[in-house]
Amino acid sequence: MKMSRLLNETLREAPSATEVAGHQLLLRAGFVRQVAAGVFSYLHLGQRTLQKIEAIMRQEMDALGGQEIKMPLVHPAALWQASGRWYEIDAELGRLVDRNGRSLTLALSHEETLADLARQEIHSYRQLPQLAYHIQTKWRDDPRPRAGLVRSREFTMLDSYSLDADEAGLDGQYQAHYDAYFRIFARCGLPVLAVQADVGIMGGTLAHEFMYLTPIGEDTLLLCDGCGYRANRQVATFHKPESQQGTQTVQFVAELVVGEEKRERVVTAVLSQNFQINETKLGHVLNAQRLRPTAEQATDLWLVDDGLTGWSGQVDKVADIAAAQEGDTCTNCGQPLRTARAVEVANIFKLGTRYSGTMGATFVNAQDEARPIVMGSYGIGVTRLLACLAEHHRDEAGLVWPVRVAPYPVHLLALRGGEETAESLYQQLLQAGVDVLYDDRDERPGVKFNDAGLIGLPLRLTVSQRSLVMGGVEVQVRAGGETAVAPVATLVTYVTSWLASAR
RNA sequence: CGGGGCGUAGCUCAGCUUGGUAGAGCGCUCGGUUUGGGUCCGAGAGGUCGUCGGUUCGAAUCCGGCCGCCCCGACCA
Repeated sequence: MKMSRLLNETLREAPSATEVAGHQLLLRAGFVRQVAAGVFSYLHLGQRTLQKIEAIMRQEMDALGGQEIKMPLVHPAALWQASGRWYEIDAELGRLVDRNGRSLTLALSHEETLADLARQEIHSYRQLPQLAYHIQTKWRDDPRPRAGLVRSREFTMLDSYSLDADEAGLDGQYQAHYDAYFRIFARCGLPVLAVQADVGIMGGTLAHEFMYLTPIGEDTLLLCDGCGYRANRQVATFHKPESQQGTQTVQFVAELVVGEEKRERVVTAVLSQNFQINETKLGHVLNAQRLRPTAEQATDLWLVDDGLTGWSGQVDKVADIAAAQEGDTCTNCGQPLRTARAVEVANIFKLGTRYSGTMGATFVNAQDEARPIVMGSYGIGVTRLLACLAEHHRDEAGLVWPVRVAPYPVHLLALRGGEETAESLYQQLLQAGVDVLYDDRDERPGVKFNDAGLIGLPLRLTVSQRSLVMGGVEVQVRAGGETAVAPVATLVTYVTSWLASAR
């Protein structure tokens, strides 16, 4: 690709309404442009990077025996009414009405659509297990998009769905995804941790999240260096000391959804003064869709933390409703827990029969009995992964792409006196199957060098009068910066062998 | 949805306090210059000052509504 033909230009300064470094670089280097809050266009370089990431994902999902499909962005509301999520999820679900007055939703995820497919196609245990995946657009009308692609409203996700006859089958597919996701992140060049997680709006019985540790993250993790315990704060447990000083009460209105009806109950939570309330845990105990703080209303339910001693007031229910904090004691090994901030780049859920049960996706087993299909769902935020890669792989000059996900592996710069040689090398590299970004623009050297640093392709080739006098082409590795001069005659071999060893 | 901030040329911003002919740098066009780290000189194009309304002889500037964007919180892949 010739840079003179690229639609976008690089930006000398970051747009003012941006704060996160990785996002600023994606904008400045011309990978993405913002269209609306949480909505982005992917320009050529961004799209190329996404394609590299997606190719790795397809390889790993195919290796699991997955079959690629594609489900729609627009769904009939009836599917979401059947699962109950039409009622459970509030404004985050995009709803629209077609010209005939039929209610539709925008895909927030695809459990319903896949369960609907399963109930049409799967009849017998002989057809199981199954694994289907797709890479598709999601719309979640997030109340607060932020940090560019880290938290957007429209985003791309790799999501896969497993169908099994029993729990043992689900366990196997869940574990297979757990392992495959680590391989995907390793190949993309993003370090991640897997932690125990809340099932959130997906429902089900067990979930893990894959976390990239970074201060720009919005999730808080609790980590134990003693035994390796790792959990999202939403579900993290900790050892509560025997003697606790004082009690506090916190009052909430819990919104419950029963079928199509919404109900509210006023709940007073009671816990030690030293603890913080964990609203995720509280919500689960109450089976509430939402909690909102309130004050001084007649309490319907008294909920007491299981670590509290010496509470003499009313008790309707006892449960763990306290949030683990930095320095709390690990339940497993007694060591102190530490906290870290992270971005959730993927999650995997054991759905069980959450969707197959409500939507009637059943099969007949060998005993001729109808059984709900046992499901799992698994997702990686592709565009969020792009954001995390930009955040992780950068320096003062710009982005520093790993070879495997770089939009192009090679950046060829033609400077004065090197134009003809550069043009020839460009053609030779293309013929050798090397994708090249070729800076053929009529710009000064400084502009080209700065843009090359900003875009951050792995290998920079500079051809100029000076380099030719020195013996050929200057080759610089973006990560690390070491330079060499390669003869023009053997440059293509030099580049292909470097790339082969770097992959 | 609560709190805060912002909206002036493609980008970054000044001008608003104290109302009176709309500015700078970068970018863009043309000419020259320079050519290995975002050259330099000259000429030029480009803006209904987010939008609607109000106050006023007169509004980018004061007042109000609305829209949009960002940050914090609630929330979230």
